[in-house]
Amino acid sequence: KTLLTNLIKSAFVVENQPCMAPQSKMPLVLKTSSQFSVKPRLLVKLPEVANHLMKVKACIDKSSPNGKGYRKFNILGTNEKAMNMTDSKFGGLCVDFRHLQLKEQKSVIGGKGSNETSLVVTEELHLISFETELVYQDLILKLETSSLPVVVISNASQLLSGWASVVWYNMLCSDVQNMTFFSNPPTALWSQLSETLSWQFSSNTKRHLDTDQLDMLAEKLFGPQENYADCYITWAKFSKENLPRQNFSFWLWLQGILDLIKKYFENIWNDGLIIGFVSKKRERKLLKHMQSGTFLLRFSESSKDGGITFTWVEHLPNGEYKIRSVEPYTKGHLTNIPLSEIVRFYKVMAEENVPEHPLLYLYPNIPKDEAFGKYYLDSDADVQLKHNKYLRTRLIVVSERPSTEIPPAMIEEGLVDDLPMLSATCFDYLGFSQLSTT
Amino acid sequence: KTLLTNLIKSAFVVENQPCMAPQSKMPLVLKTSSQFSVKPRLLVKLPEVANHLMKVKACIDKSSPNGKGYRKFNILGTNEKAMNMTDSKFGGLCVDFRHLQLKEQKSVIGGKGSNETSLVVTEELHLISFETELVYQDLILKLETSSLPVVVISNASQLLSGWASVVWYNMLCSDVQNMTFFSNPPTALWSQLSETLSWQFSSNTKRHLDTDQLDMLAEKLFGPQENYADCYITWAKFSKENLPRQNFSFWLWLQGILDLIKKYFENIWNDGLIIGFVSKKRERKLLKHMQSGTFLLRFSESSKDGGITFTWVEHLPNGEYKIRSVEPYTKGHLTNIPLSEIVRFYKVMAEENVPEHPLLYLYPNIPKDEAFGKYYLDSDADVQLKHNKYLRTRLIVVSERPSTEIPPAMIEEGLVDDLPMLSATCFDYLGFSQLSTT
DNA sequence: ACAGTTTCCCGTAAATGC
DNA sequence: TGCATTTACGGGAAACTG
Repeated sequence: KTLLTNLIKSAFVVENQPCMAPQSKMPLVLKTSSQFSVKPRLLVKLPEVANHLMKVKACIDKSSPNGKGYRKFNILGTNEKAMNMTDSKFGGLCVDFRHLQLKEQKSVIGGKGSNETSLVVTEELHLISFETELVYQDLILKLETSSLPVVVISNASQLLSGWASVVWYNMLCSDVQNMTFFSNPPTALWSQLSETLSWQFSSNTKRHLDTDQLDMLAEKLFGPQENYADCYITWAKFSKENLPRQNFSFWLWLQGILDLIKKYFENIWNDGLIIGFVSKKRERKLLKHMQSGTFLLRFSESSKDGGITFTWVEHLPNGEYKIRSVEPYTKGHLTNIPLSEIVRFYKVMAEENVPEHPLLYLYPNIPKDEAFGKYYLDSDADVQLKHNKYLRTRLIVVSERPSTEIPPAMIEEGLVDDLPMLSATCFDYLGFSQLSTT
Repeated sequence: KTLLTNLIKSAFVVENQPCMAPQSKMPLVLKTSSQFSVKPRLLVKLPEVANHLMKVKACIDKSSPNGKGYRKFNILGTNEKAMNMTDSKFGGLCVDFRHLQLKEQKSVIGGKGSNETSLVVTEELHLISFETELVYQDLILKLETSSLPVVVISNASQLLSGWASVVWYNMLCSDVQNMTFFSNPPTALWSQLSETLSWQFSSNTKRHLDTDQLDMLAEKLFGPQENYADCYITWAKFSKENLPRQNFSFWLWLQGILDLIKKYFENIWNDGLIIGFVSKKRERKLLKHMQSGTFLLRFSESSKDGGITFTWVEHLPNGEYKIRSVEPYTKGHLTNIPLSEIVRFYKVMAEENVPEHPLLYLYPNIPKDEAFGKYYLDSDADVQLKHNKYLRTRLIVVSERPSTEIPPAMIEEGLVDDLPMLSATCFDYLGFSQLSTT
């Protein structure tokens, strides 16, 4: 009988963890005053149970955690609901809580600035718990379960930080509920973290990170090493401290890129046309022996909101070669021009000269149009021609070659790659661009 | 004594009408769940009055208007507040209500779809009223006053429609409170409306509309006439019906332009560099005898969100001339490139040729840089050169000349100007633009 | 099905609090 | 004062509702 009791108790679980959007890629981060859903379920089928309405009540922080400085919340919305069979695909009982909202309960005493473990809000963990009563024959059982720890934010700008906490927690914590996890967060092995990072990409897009890409990330974190698998990385280095010479963390940088991919060129990413994570040093190594016009796409290392650039090689008549890159494209550009069109039409303009098209082959040697052609925008504007009184225009991005170039002698190879400012001499600066329209 | 009573009663007025933002250019349009302010005032100074706290209570639709289909609202926030001297610059008593909010009070019965006067929500007028009690010697006076009629919206997308109602009402209604105004709204004389439209610009920018600009608007509404002053325009034509071949009204079109000016080039507008409201026919007349490279700026007539284009004249060696325009620039372009920079760098690119700079003189004959030079962005990027490893880029807009041009024979003059599609032959179509970057 | 209307929510800016 | 956090709300889009 005790066995049965325990069995039933352990059968009351949270099937769908608390989540802001049904298909959200970032569960367990909840924003105040925004709706979220959560779905507890009873895994055992006991037909007789259905006679009694099993009302489930949702609560947050029922057993209130470390009172000090911890924010308090209440759940608004229909937080008490009966279990039913219809919401469950597999039979059995469950409750699909929807349109719940969290509201901070401002307490006069003990504001955030306590002496204790002053966690930032995105490190504060909270639990959504559920209670119900099961009547089975002559048995009355109080059942209780709870979600994994959730992070509560108040603005979308905190979403990625909150998600970092959830990811770190679930990567490293075997406890189901360790509310003080971030008081002293454990370090992670690169072998663990790299798998997690790759999963971030494979769960958000149709492509994970390959070994070369992960190696680039590892080198960025640990510096050049023989083998990164056993390197340790701290929580702070992962998500709290800024990258050298930047004002954003490693995690924010990476997520900015992932966002950029999802919003503007997931198709091209899915096709594997973007190497993306490659050091400037390695990029140079890859390109220098390729034919002129060979290029690759690389993510910017200096933009918080994600940036992508392309780099190509030009072999000069005198046997020297040049590696050139454009200033990274950001969402500002990409909202106006799809990446495929940028690559398609990219030109170098020299003042008073015919523009050049430097991009010919996607590394290693795929003709540009073969790689990107399927995403080129239809030029059926032809049809509209006769109906249009205006000179058609498109936004483009240009730069111009100045009359004098930096002497080739200054071009050095293998300059420190993670010090962008120092590798400036690797590239000729081509002056300003001009605005032009027809 | 009755005289005194009436005097005092009429001295209780609304000094600042209900308004969402303190400096809003669109008072009397309130959005549900958004904060607004309103400030009633007692114009007479009665020192003895100060002994008694005068609590003012704010209400909406106290004497509820035509019940049918009319929405009901409640005021949230501190809607009861004592008058004081401090909020008043001129002495005397007033209350500065702030952080008030409107919330719809959903009534089960009689939804919007009644048989009666089914006004759209932006034609529904509501009143915010204020009550207080004045104790003066042995006199107890109940005072009451109310705002001008307000329009209540639920989304910013309804703001301009709501503002249209407020403007039409205050232009034509001499009653202070005519809640049924839009059941049968009166028509307006162009002499009234033109003044109102000009005031829209002068109150939002530092420049009103001049006679030529207003004449263009009148022709757009009434067709070519000798004199527009006595033309009548209906409420529907002003703000409800779509312009021919467009899916937005005259008012929405005009406000879209005003928004564009305010957001992206108010300085240039204030300087009077933008003729803006000019028909294509008149534009042609103005430009055709000017020297090659003379151009003017004109607002697009086919964009709801505002668009601006420029048109220039080119005299060919054979004595013919061409009038050319670019496709209108919209907020999409202007968020990336300031208008002054567009004009500055504008180029026509012919495939395999050196780009041309067709814009030389702002109509009638001001050298381009003299007119716009003060707004050119500083080219101190020079300084950053050495620190930048990338080829600098800027977004530009381009089109390209196709190899074959439309035969000049097809160029006709004076084609109907308000039928854009027909005037297509006035312009050579110059083919597609290309995307380019360095 | 649909149009008018409201709700929802991201992302920026401003306000608030410590 | 500066930084962390919350609030405000414009604008695009989804959801609602007769």
